[in-house]
Amino acid sequence: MQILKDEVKNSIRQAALAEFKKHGYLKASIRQIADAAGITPGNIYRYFKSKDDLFDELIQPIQEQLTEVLRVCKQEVDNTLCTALSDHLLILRRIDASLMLLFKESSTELTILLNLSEGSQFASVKQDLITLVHQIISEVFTAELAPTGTLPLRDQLSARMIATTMIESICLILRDHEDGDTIKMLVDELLYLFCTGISEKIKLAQA
Amino acid sequence: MQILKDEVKNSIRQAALAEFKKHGYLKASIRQIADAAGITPGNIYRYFKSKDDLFDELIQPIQEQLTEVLRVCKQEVDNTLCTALSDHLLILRRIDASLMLLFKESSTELTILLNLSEGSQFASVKQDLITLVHQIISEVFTAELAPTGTLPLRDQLSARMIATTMIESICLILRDHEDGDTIKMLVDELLYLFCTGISEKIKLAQA
Amino acid sequence: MQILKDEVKNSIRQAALAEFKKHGYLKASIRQIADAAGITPGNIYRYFKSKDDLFDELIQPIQEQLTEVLRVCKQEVDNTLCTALSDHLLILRRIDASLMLLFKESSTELTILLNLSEGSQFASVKQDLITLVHQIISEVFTAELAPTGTLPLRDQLSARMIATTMIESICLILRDHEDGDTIKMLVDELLYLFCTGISEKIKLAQA
Amino acid sequence: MQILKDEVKNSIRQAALAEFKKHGYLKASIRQIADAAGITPGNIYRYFKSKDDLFDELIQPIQEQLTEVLRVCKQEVDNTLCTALSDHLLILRRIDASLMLLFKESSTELTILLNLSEGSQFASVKQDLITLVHQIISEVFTAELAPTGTLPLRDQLSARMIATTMIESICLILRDHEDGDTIKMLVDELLYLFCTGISEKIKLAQA
DNA sequence: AATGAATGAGGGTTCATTCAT
DNA sequence: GATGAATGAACCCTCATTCAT
Repeated sequence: MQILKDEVKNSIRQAALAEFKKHGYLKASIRQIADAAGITPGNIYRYFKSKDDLFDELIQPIQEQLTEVLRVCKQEVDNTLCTALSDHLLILRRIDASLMLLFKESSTELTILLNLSEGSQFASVKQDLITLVHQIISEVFTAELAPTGTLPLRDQLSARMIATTMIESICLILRDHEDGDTIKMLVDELLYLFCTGISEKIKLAQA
Repeated sequence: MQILKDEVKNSIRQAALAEFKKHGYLKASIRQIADAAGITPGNIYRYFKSKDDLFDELIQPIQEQLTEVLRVCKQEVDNTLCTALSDHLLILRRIDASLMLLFKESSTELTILLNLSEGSQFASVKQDLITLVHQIISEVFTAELAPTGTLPLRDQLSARMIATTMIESICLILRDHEDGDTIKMLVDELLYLFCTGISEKIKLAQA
Repeated sequence: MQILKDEVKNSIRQAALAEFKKHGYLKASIRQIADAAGITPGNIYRYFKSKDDLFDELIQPIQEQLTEVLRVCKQEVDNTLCTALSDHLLILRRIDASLMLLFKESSTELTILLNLSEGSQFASVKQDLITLVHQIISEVFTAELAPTGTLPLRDQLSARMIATTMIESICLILRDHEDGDTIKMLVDELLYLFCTGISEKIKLAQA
Repeated sequence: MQILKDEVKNSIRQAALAEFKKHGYLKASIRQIADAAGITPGNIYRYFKSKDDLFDELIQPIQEQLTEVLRVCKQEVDNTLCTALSDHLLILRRIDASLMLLFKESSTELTILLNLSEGSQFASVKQDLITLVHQIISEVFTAELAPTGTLPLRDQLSARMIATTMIESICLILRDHEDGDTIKMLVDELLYLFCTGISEKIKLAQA
């Protein structure tokens, strides 16, 4: 019953993915992964140097894609002179669209990366995402509320909170749902809710 | 070097609070707590019967207060005939106000209770909170969007998502901030954002 | 040096049996068992779920046999109308014979079950045995010494003492000897001694 | 609230005696003894070097008395030319009487010494007692059953078993009863039972 | 003389990782 | 390649003993 190396490696990846999704990085058990893959624990170490290594090999690609998306978005935000509110919301939409794209390709990996990577080297990825969104929202706020000066502390904090909340909310939707259409619908609704709220807030402040 | 008992107990509580906040209940290590408190692991057991007991003694009081708040709110939701949108938002405000009150007294404990209690007896508290808010939002949606029939699946999911997001967002604010006034401000802003969004959504749907 | 699984399991059982016999259930040390078995403590848990599980797997079978014997004997004692002295002595002989049978198969286990199981789920087995024998002897005494009334307190105590002594004596023989024939001989002698003594006591009392 | 040294030492002794009787040497807890004595654990070590030392100081005196009794009895057995059955039974009675005497003075200590000293230096005392009784019974058997030759192995074993059983039975009576008169009655009955049995056995063998 | 907080070695147990087969 | 038994460090916890006060 000889199994080709790639088949085995694949079955390990699959089993590991399921285990990481179920228990998160820290509580995932190598033994359970081996069992689910139909092999022995020791054999995993012929394919992966360590639990960390296995996790990395599964999650790294999507983390890289996400990082790349973030990099591009950040560049746009940094380099483009976008003062109009709609421009910024566009960028938010683009971030959202990118996440949706990644999700369609690798929903499990993305969920793990964003929600279940505590204790691994990717624990900070979510924060990077938040930082980016924060930057965008800060600019929106500055442009609209303090075009010539400094954003009041209150609004700075508010921007940060909204950024955190938006990203975490998307993560929660990913955590709680599997169906792509449902997720898209809920994220749309969420973004609508946030954008409406933000617009109203700005209107109110400008009044 | 002999230290007074209360000092030691206090330093254990402090160290434990930090450790629980850093690693959560399950991954918190008694040895690390002991190290941080400047004593040996065994000595902790002169002050607390077990890891569980230590956690409970730190978190129980605030959990009890929170449970009491939930109980009262649930009673109101169940018993009162409140069909007006404003009634429901009032209840949301009350929940918020209660949380703020608890927070002012014990921010770290509340964070641990809501975000880091996995594996302990308090693991379900956040979910209870979400369930309550979900119930309220569902009633608002039903009253406004489908007063005579059943809420569409789409709006059911939406209500659940919003409930989850609201509570988790408040938890995030608690996690990220220590100053009471800042927290109050941010939560107010968040609730305003959500309520505005919800109102607009309803208006849109009714149009 | 890789050893076959069964060999290791066997060596654990052997080491555990020796350790339990030497120190009893409570004071037996997993680390010592591991040392004696030539392995590490953690490895024991590949073969047995817990100290309890290890003890049970060693002792349970013989406990079940013993319990079954007790059950049958108790039924006979309860249901049969046996007023003759000889009937009762017959039952004692039967209990004895059953114990001998069990012993031939598993002397060490029986010793542990009866003498060294404090703290385990089997702690009460010896007392059950004593209670059964006590019941029988009480009936003999009542039938012979107070056929129409109540047995004097003195004889009640005496019956209890003799029951305890008989069972404990058998346990001692089991503890001190390994050879089946020797044990059978000694128990026979012991029962003869007790039965003779009891008969004489009764004759004396009736005179 | 200065307490005289002797009072404290006394209260420790009293508390320790109760604890040792309740849990035996091994499982007795220094902390519980301290609590029961109304002092702190550390203070015990001003009066006793160790748990062992405390146990020794309580049990040693009675162990010495017992040893002395044994020594004298052994001398009699060794030096006296006693061929008659009755002489030997007399010695058995004397051993019994000595034990009873010791018991009347220090029932708790004797019970502990004989039944609850596992793990201490006195664990073997009971065996010494058994050895002495064994010697006596062996001589009786030899004199009666093989006056000119060697006692058959069967009877040697039998003698040992009877010796063991007699002593352990007395220990059981001490363990189960507190009232001096009851104990005396039961031991008498036991000795009568044994002696009758032994006599009958000899008669039977000689027939 | 007394305290009682603190220690440290040991208890049972788990699990990622290694390695002889 | 693959096995899976074995390891070793870590987990929470207990308790006789010590020692600064």
